[in-house]
Amino acid sequence: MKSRITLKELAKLLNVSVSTVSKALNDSPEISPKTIERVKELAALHKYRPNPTAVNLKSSKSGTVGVIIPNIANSFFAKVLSGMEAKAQKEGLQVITYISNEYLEKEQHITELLTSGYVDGVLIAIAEETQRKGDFEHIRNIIDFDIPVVLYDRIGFDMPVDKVGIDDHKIFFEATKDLLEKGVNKVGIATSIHHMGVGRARINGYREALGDSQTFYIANSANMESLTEKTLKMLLEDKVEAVLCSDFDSTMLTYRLAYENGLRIPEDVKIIGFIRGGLAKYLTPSVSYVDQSPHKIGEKAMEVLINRINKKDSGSREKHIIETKVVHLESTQFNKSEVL
Amino acid sequence: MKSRITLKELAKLLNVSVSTVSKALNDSPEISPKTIERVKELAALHKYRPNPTAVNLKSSKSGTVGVIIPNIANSFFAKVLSGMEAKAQKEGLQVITYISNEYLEKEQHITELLTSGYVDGVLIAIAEETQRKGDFEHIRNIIDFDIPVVLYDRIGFDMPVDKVGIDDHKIFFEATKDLLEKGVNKVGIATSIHHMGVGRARINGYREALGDSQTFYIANSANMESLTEKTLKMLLEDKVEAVLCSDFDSTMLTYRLAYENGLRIPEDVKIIGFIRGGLAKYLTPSVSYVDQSPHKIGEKAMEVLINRINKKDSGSREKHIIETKVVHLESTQFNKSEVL
DNA sequence: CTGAAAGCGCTTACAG
DNA sequence: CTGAAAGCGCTTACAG
Repeated sequence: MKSRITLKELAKLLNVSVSTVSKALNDSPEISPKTIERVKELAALHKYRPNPTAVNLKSSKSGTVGVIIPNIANSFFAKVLSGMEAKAQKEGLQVITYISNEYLEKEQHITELLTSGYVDGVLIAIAEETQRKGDFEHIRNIIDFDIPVVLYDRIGFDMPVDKVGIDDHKIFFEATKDLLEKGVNKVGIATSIHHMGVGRARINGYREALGDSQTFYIANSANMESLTEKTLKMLLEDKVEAVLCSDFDSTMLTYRLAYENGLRIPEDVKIIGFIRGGLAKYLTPSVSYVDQSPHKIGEKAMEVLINRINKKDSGSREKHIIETKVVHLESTQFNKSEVL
Repeated sequence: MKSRITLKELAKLLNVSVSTVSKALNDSPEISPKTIERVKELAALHKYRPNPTAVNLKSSKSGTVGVIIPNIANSFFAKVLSGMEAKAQKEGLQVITYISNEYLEKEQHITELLTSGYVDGVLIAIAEETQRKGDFEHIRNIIDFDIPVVLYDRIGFDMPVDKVGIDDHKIFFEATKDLLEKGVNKVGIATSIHHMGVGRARINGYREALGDSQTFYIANSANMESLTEKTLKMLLEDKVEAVLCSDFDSTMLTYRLAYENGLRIPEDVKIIGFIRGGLAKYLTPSVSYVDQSPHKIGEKAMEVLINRINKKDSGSREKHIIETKVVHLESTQFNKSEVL
């Protein structure tokens, strides 16, 4: 690498001390305007850039934050990341991205790195396997190191950290209530994430909305074959009139199975899914979806983390809930089926 | 932050010098086995971790690479990133993610940071606006700084750097040829990225396959309304029998417009698109797509970058083409329409 | 086998 | 207003 010019070299060229150069570049009032000008001119000429590593070492900061992403192929997380990055860029922070692929072991490896001091703070959405096995030791370890941690999206865990996410329970509670009020009697759920915190919360919202008097229809499996089987049963035997889908796969699978079996959407079955609007509108028919504002979740999570980094004092941990709403498209249209 | 224990503190506790501790931890043959054991024991007890910033300062390395992503919501880039991250993690490198959102100004800002020495190397897919305006000064600047650069995916630029991507021309050339051979006469293209390098290459592949004797049907616009209009004309007036779509939006738009206008896929019109397999298979009908192996592109790009970082010598720049293939699903099925 | 010293590139009290 | 010195936390020739 073409070695960058250093303060020392600049100082030699100017026949002043390193301290003077440093102060001049930082507009110290200790230095005469003339000198400041001379120094800056030469610095600009040589395209001087302070070495961030050296600055970080002095200040005991890394100027970076770490983000653990369970699954970047999920566009939700991709957009969350973009929100985080946007906020970080405004604050002059670098974002180091780590992908756990939903694996505990990978997550542990990542937290190992994190505690080595690469970052000033960490944003985490806990991996699926970690949740399933209930092994949070490595997460607590990071907290014990007094590295500020913010949990985002997957926030249903009892840990002394800030949290930013959505109200998963409320979304499906209200979506179910809404369908019932509109006269839909048999509402079902398709989910491949029932064993995860957010999945459970969504299912519980549905359950609570139905109450004890009603029958629950729940197709749940992380295995696609098994989920297919259960969803088919729900659609064809139970003949549910609407399906709430808790994630991308269950949404698309339900949509596809209806098609394969000649069920018309929304006439025969209505669908509300968890997919992004940019996809939902193109589907045939378009699919109603929960708008989670992932970008906003990312921005907020980063904001909360930055605040925590800057003022270590402020005691109590906060939980921030980002508002969501169901966007109704063709798959929940009623005029077509009012006469059911 | 609970201050981590340092070499100095460890040395004091052990009544040895800092040098000895450092060497012991690094298994130097200079140090006696006994001492090594003592040192490591205490280090483990106190969970000592070397401060990466200090190590980096000594070694004049940052241990990080930067990735500029034009649009993370595009699952292609999300998967490329996952490939890069996987490779980097194996090599013990951190990945700093920067998102340009296809904007020149943001990209310039990012390259500004990059030349400040945050990273040992950079992976870039050049933003749409940058391509449109043809302003590559900031990219060249980064190269001038002797920071290793690898261009990924968007590689049709004349720069002295390594490149990793796919053969955009060939894909559409062969896809078109294939359709012609199967008896499809009117093949059209829908594209919202015709002004970008990869878009142009794909279109040219199509053109070349058709040759001068045939009529070109090209619906091209970055504006969705205008693209809708042009695609509709192509579908309804020109009555093309197949559409090659060069990107996510044109694929989904064509698919949706066929549906809205009662055109059956594949009987009335066939579609080959650029979307990911995880989505394509769920569509109704499923949509044939170009499998770009984004994960592999990411891995390869990172590998090439790492090689370049490690041996600055090796002269000539390389261009790596990742193999692609068209995955045929329902939208190009022929048995249904053989009798056309 | 162990340790003192120099140095990576900066910043910042402190002295002059 | 300028500069010498110490120090951030390491590593590594060099001396002993």
